[in-house]
Amino acid sequence: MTAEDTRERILDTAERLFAQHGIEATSLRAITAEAGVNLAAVHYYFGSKEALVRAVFGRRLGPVNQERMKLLDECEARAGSNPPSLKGIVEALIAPPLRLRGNPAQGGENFCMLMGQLFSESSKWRQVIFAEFGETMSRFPAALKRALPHLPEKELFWKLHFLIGAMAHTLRASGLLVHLSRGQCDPDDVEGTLRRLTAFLVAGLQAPVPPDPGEQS
Amino acid sequence: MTAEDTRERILDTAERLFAQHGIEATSLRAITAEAGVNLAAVHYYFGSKEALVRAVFGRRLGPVNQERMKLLDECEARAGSNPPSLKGIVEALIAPPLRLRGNPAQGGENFCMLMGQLFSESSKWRQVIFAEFGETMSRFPAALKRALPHLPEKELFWKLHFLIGAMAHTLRASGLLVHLSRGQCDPDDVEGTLRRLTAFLVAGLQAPVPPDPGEQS
DNA sequence: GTCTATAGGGGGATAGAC
DNA sequence: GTCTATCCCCCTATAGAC
Repeated sequence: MTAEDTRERILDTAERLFAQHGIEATSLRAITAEAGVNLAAVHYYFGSKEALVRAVFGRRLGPVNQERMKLLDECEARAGSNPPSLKGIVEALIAPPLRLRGNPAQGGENFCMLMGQLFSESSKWRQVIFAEFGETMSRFPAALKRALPHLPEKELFWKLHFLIGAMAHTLRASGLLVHLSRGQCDPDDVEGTLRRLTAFLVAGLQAPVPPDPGEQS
Repeated sequence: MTAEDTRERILDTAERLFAQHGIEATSLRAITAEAGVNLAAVHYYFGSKEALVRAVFGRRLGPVNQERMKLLDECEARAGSNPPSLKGIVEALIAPPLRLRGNPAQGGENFCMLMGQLFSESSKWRQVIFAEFGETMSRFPAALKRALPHLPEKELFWKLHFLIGAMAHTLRASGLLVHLSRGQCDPDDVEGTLRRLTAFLVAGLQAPVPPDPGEQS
């Protein structure tokens, strides 16, 4: 087993166990035992658990976010000087992490679930992970604003918040859906999931915001 | 300090710390230190950490789920023999946990956040908590089925899944929304949150499911 | 590069004095 | 009912042999 192998085995096993049990609940001992490497190897290659977490996310997050930017660019180019399509924006945000599920070579469903758990981790780990994101995420509120020019910015953030919740839950809790539907729904049908979730979210984004009954308008 | 006080202080403090840091990450030592009681008191009153978790949820979940059933009953009674309104069903599911936020006497925003974290806890704790739910949750798929009679059951479960994700994220991650919107959105406006989330979700539920382009129809 | 051994801290749980 | 003291476990991290 080469040194590269050891490093990769640690990353792959950590990714899987983090996804299955959460970061806090996964010990370095559990990772090294499953990977078949020595406990001290983690510290030799990464230095600390926090650095390992950064490495696990750093390895996959770049490609996912680059793909998001590429899809968003294409969507905006298609629109020209018109507002970009909501469907295109939503797909640019959702499709790249969701498609990891059908792609074992790039982390498969493990990193997909891990991304969905992002908002569930304790604030300490969330901060560590958000730092790996860069400024990618600021482009989506801007694009949504162009697609929904008449919607007040405040309402746009509410809608984006609901969207993020549905996306994260879909990435994270596929097992729950199978259980809930008694096997009728198949989360491994990635394009079917994307089609349904996009339609649901675009409708939500387009829905008029009901006025506050307590306010004069 | 009476015995009742000690018990309640442990429950209140555990509820708050579980909500802030997650169940796994909260130690009995942290709870007893903040509550100003002795570590051994937890074992005297509850017996174990798992029993304490059950007690924390058992105390509030009953009233929340009873309120859900009451709202659902009213919604179905209003409809008579017609299909119940989607808005009524969605509100029956979402309003009771969300309104805890404005009700400090019944656990305030702590238990509200705790309910939103339900799907984020490790499977061990999720099982412990789900056992406290009883059969309450099976009535909602049935009501949705009556409200959307032409939608295949499989599609209904997908939509319910997306709905649950948006609801849980809204209950859990209010801090993130404030940060994201730079203070423009106010999660303490409970009725405003309910109004926006309901409108978003009803639109998503009503959205036609796009056909699979690979299938003959 | 890989191992053993251990430091040093925290966790849940319990016994037994008061 | 409430406390102290303690058992025994697992954790991250590191030192040092090989």
